[in-house]
Amino acid sequence: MLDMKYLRQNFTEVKEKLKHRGEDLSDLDAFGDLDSRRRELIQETEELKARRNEVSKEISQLKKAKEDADDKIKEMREVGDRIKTLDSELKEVEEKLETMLLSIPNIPHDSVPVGGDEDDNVVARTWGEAPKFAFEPKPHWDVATDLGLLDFERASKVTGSRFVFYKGLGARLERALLNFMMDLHADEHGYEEMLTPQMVNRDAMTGTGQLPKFEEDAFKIEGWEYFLVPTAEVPVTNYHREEILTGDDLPKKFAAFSTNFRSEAGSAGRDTRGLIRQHQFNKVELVQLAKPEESYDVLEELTGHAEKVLQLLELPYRVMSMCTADLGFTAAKKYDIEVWIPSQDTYREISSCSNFEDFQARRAGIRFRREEKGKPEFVHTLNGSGLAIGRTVAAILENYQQEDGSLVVPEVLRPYMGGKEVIK
RNA sequence: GGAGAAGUACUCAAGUGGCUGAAGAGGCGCCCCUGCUAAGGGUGUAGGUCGCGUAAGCGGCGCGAGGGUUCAAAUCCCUCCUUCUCCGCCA
Repeated sequence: MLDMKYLRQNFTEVKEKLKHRGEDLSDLDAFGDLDSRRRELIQETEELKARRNEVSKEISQLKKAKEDADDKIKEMREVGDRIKTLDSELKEVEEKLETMLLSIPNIPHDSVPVGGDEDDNVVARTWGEAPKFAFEPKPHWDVATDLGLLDFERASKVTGSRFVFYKGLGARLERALLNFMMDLHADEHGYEEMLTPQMVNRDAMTGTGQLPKFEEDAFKIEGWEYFLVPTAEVPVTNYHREEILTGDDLPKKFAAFSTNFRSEAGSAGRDTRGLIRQHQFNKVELVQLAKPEESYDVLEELTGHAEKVLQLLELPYRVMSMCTADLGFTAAKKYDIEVWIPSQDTYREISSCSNFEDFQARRAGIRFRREEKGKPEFVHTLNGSGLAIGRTVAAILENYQQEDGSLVVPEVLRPYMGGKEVIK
């Protein structure tokens, strides 16, 4: 959510910057009128309320002195009615403003490349070299099914499409990755480990920006105002919702494993096979709450933490700086980390690291004080996958497959796999 | 699921319609006392948010949340949420 005052004072400039996102901004035009009407109404009701408070005191004096107060009471009855009318109009105007503000995307940071679509994303760096195969590399679902590690068919029997069973060493591999990633972030990178509720309420979803605009992407629990988490970002970021933190405690660094649920409403027909696009997948998420002046350094740091996972797994990747059109709704700046997928001869997203600046913090009311008596300021929130585990399994299956159909276990995972070096 | 109780400021807590933005205590700040520490005495301290204003400041809101009654609500009424206790059920 943007700051109303900032929007008021920099309306044209903001609108200009939002244009680069390529979103429909026609809603925005009503802002000026609603904003000034709101302030008119506030001034008028507050004047009346001040008057009412004053006269009420007089009435109380008169009553105590056993004098007649009927005239004043009658006058105040009218004032009260007027207040009620104005207040209800005010409420209406504020609801409209709120709805509008909640559906305006974040302003891109100046360092974000301006672009019209994903082709304008910029390669920030690449790491590692694509493995050379003396044979035609199989897609990961074939590698996995041939080795009995994954079972997509039975998952569609038991649930439906875009679900999967992990079996045997396949399940073990997923669990090994989870532990490897969490250990790395908790022990080496200084994150506090967290396990969160896997359902969240509407306020939490609104706080991080999944709602109100993207409700169709979420799974909602029938009969409840609860949603299955689409990412641990939601519970973790909202952990300090409506709180004022101490500046000295920042940055707060949390690493959370969760199972994520996404309807993939807009992705029908895309990545229908394999682990890339499932309704349910596991992910380790990194979240930081930082001071505004530090947040862009934190973004680099956090992205580095996600990259470290791939480096240790020796999986080739590249980091893309997302252009204005590909930032998503909430980010001011975003890096996607893309891992090499040999069978597709391309890089695929495995992590997304964003700085939201105060966009989420304003929605969720997460603030901090620099000094004990200081004025509360909004924190900056950041997060990034560290990493999406299902996609990491896919990348390992693809990059570590052998000509004989077996799978070499990445060295760092072997301690987590009971010493296993090869799966065959 | 059934039966009860409670939610007030950083914390504990008083408060059944106007004199309560809120007693009291703790905490915290300052001062005194004490060689230092502990203990003691004095005194001060109320957040947050919105509007107007260059500012000082003025005003509105605010006692779990949202409605309502009233000239006036922490206080009365309704709905909801959360916590606790007992019973039942249960991984």
